[in-house]
Amino acid sequence: MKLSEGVEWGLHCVSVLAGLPSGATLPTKTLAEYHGLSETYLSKHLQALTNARIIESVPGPRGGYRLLRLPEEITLLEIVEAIDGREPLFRCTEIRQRGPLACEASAQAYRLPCGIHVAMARAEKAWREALKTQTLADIVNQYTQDVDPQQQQRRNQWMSERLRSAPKKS
Amino acid sequence: MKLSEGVEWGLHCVSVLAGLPSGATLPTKTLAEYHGLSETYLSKHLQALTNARIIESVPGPRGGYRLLRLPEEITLLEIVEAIDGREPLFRCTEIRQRGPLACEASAQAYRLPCGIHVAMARAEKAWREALKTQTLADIVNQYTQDVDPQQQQRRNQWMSERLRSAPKKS
DNA sequence: ATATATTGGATATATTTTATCCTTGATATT
DNA sequence: AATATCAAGGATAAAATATATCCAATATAT
Ligand code: FES
Ligand code: FES
Repeated sequence: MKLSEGVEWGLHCVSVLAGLPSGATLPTKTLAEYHGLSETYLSKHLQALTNARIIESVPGPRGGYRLLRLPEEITLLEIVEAIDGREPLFRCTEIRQRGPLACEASAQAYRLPCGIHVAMARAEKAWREALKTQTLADIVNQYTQDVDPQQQQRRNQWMSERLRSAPKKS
Repeated sequence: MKLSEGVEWGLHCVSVLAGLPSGATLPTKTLAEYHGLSETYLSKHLQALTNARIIESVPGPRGGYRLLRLPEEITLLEIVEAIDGREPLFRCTEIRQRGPLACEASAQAYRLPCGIHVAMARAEKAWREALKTQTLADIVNQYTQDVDPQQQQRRNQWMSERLRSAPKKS
């Protein structure tokens, strides 16, 4: 019962991208180096975020990734689902239908959903709702507050040395 | 990102045990047969529920398992955590501390929790709360309603043929 | 042309989940 | 006392996922 480690990677990467000037991009290499991550594997997660239309890729020299939408319009749920998938946490395999008694003449009863399944789904909905009501903007606010001024300046310079500018796509 | 399949097994088993007369037990074999599950593997999950003090084991002939507490006093969260563990869904590996910039002189800043970590923990708390506020009694009510009368009677007879009585422990 | 990027498929490795087996100890029954 | 039935728990084994790398293909600024 756990989310893939890539979720933490993805959340941190989009947070960094959210702090960039409009239109600017960062390549995989920079994002991986900044967080101390495997470049090739991070690339997979960035692809997933691209397919989910959360970030956008700019190929070629001076290319990289940038946000496709405003941080206010990107929910944490989208990011989590892009990387970790959309399958439910709780997997109901309908074991109520598997016993020696179940099979016969009770198809009728099984049109009603299993009470256990319903209860677990209720909790899962609460989780998804909580992720849906927090946006990337909410996180970035806290994210940049944490750092002390000196550290933040060093970070900004490090970033600006690696920044790319690229024209907006169609 | 998914819970172990054993969670569904455990929830269904304790629901069955909750419907038994006071003091009565069912052996692993019967629980496995009723749900169409592997007996040896189900045994592992029942052990976990025993260690979590949700159910109780009675060794020896005519032994088996029974609830250790009233269904009203057993939350779904307890059952889920007994089988699937208590580790958080989201694993923060502190990647913010791993980059080339992070290591130096910023230990101060890292005493504050990471904003991403906090946001994910908030959603997780919503999930746990939703599981905590639903008890086994809530489920059993729905569980037994689903079955039509004829089916329910067949089920009751099947169970009563396999029921065990055993004295309460100290 | 060339160098820098992403894309996506193929593949390898590590870890976790699922499952079985077997020995030990407890306890009703005979 | 002997026997049969049951859970407990350790040691593996097998299967499924998660993690990670590599490479050929494509796009594009210079
Ligand atoms: S049958 Fe799947 S949760 Fe009840
Ligand atoms: S460092 Fe782990 S979530 Fe930010």
